[in-house]
Amino acid sequence: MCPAGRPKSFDQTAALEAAMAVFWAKGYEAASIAELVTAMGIGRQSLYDTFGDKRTLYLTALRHYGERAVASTLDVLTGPGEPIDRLRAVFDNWAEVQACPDCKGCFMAGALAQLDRNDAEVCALVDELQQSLIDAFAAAIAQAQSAQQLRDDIDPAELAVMLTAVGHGLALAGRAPSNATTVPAGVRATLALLGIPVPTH
Amino acid sequence: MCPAGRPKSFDQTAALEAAMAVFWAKGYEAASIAELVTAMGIGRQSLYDTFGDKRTLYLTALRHYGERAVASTLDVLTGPGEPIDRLRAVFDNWAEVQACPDCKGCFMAGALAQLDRNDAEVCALVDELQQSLIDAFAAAIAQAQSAQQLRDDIDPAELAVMLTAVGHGLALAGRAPSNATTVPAGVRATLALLGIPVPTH
DNA sequence: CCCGCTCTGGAATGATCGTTCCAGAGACAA
DNA sequence: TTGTCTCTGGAACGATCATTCCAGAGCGGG
Repeated sequence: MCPAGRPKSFDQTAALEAAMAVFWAKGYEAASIAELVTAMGIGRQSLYDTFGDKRTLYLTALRHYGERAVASTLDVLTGPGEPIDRLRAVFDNWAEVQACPDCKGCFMAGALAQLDRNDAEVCALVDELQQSLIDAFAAAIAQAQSAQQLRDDIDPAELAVMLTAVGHGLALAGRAPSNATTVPAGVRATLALLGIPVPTH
Repeated sequence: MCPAGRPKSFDQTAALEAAMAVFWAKGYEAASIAELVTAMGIGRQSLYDTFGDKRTLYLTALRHYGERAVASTLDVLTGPGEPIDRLRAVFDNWAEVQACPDCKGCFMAGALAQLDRNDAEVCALVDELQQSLIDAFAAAIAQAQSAQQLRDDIDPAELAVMLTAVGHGLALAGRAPSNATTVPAGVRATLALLGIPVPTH
């Protein structure tokens, strides 16, 4: 029962995060095993032993992204505070992340952009992540509307779809060289359109 | 001077469009020369003779997309008719295109998603196309605002950035299996947010 | 007719890919 | 120490990749 022998010596999570960064920056096809091995700081054989093949590693990395980045956005949306403040916080955070010089966009948006519709597993995972985002947005929107903090002439579910689309679109813009100016502008316009006042900080 | 010999026998534009479709659907890396040759309906050697190597072909296809799809959107935005109607027409058209079952999203959005920031030529081309779209949007928005057809409390340039982001986001959503429901919902919310009445057709 | 251009497709090249096999070294339990 | 598991990295495999060379055939102008 008790496993004898040398124990695993590298941080599995750290390695996965390094792999995620490579896939994130270069996409699935363009990321080579050699690159992944170097970035993860482990041997090639350890990679195959621990994570299986390339596609499985990609899937695991995508799932990890969902449990980290997406989940943190979900936490903000469903967290404490006024609903309207939570919505604004999400966009402020996006603006900050997507406007930095070496921004890589959004991993999920990238996965969506090169989605192979024949790959059922990836499709299902992406769909699940996206749906959870939309649901969280819709809930926060509905709360903000009942609290009279947001115009209530728009269906929360449809507005939620539209706001995630904005997020993905800004994530694409974040990959372009001009991201430092475009992304904040897009966020400002979005908040203005929603009637969310921008604090003078 | 006058060139003797067998004349080129295939339609160069049609071949380019077929290549564009392949790149569009699968992305740059995943599209192989064999696939391109088959789709274009020409011999392998003819491809290299006419279009150069793979990257050049990709660049040409992207440029062609700019001269076709992007330009047609530009025509709508700068065309005749009330400014507000032109804006609505663009989104209606997007909704229709992105909601069809075998939708491939937007070629430029795909190019953006897997953009290699070290490739100056592709970056420049993408940036040019995107900028022309933003400018056309901004002009139409400004016109609609002066004509009192659109709320004028938002900067046209920033709103234009945001609307192209929506377009790209919807193009990503268009690649997902659930596009038939999400895309129209997103468009409806966008038009509602802008205060553009949806005709009951 | 023949020359110059095009077309096509098989064959070969060299590179890179993902993946597996293997041998040696390291680390812990019994 | 011995055994068992892990680590690493070299070597090899087969597949696929983009690209080039080449030989044969098609077509039009001189």
